[in-house]
Amino acid sequence: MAEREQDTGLRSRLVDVGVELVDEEGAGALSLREIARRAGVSHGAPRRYFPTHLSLLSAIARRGFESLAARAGEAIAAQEGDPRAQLTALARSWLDFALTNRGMFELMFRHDLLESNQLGLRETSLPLFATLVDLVATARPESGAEPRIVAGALWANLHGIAQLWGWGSLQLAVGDDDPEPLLRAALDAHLGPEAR
Amino acid sequence: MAEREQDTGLRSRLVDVGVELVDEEGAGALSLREIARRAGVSHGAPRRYFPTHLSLLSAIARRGFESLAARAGEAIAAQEGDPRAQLTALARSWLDFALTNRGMFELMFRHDLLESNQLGLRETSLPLFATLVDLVATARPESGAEPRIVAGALWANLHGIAQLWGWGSLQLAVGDDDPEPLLRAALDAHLGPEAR
DNA sequence: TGAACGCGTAGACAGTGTCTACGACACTCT
DNA sequence: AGAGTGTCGTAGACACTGTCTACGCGTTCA
Repeated sequence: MAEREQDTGLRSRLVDVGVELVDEEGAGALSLREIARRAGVSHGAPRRYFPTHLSLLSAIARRGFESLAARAGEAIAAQEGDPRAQLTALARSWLDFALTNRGMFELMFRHDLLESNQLGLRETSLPLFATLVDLVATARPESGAEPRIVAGALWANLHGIAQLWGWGSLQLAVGDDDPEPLLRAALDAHLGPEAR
Repeated sequence: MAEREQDTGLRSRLVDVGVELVDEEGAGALSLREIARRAGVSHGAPRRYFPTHLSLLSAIARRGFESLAARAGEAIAAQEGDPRAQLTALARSWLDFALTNRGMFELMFRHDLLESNQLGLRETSLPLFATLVDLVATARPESGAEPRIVAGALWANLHGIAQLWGWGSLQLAVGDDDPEPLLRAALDAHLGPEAR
């Protein structure tokens, strides 16, 4: 009588339910009690594994960071050897993630809902940022600018596009269809126009 | 016996209190009942002027947008005649606002807390964005890129830097001291290196 | 067999946003 | 002048939230 796929322990089931829920209903729907309800347990049960609401939300968000890091890694690996193409792929996968998993993306950067505010930034974002710095350094070796600075600015640009596009603040600038021109503009700006 | 400066009506007093509160305690402290408490009225009183919690928060956020637009306008006006310097001033005032009024900045871009999600974007951001497009167009007339696209990308970059720096995600890239290099990098990237 | 313990239940508590009925007050109209 | 009519704020209820606590049920170990 396996109603749910498998009882892999309540801890991970709560996180699973949270991931489902945030996709369906957004970050605002992630109440402790609603998650417990959907997991089929009482409202006090999560407390055994997650001492506070924030810790549960943080565990859910960590799934998002892992997923994003995985996608970005694949995108980079698929363009092996061409740093510029790798950067483009990284940017595209980031933006794609933000627009596809809106609820999760919202949660991941709602620092008031996450604890210690460096659960994913220090663990998954930091190596990702390091590879970004490397790619920037090799993609434009001639430039005198520090790769760390360029990478940081590009990172922020990417994030800003994802965020603003996600809630419709940039559509009036570009037209409603496609954020791709913005993405290309950002890459060209920070990396120099594409060599062809 | 004027305990508070002047009774200019409860409506505006609620917004005043909200602006104070968000500066002191952050966006999370802006509960309807706490605002009413600080204004010295019962928890049901705000409902006469703001039908919902979101509408009150939106009125508070509007103050922030007005303030930001005013600062940006002054910054631009102070550099009359030099588009590039105007853009730099605009960018600096934006970042400065975000880092000085952290609570307000947080509220202004918490779209889940604001109603109709275009209270300030359509009313104050849109003309500001229009002038940004103009400045970009005149600051780099030689470039073939569409000014709307460049302005949108720069806008997003600015916002991303403000956001990420605000919660400490970029300090590891640049060092803890100053976001200025990031800002200069973004401007140089989107507008071309500064002519000197 | 009996004790200990992991694990989830259930109720309480303070806090929230929203809704409703109710008063105090001022102002107008005949 | 007196009655009626609005405006404006109060106060209580309701459902919901996160956290805390005491309580059981079941298994496991000695």
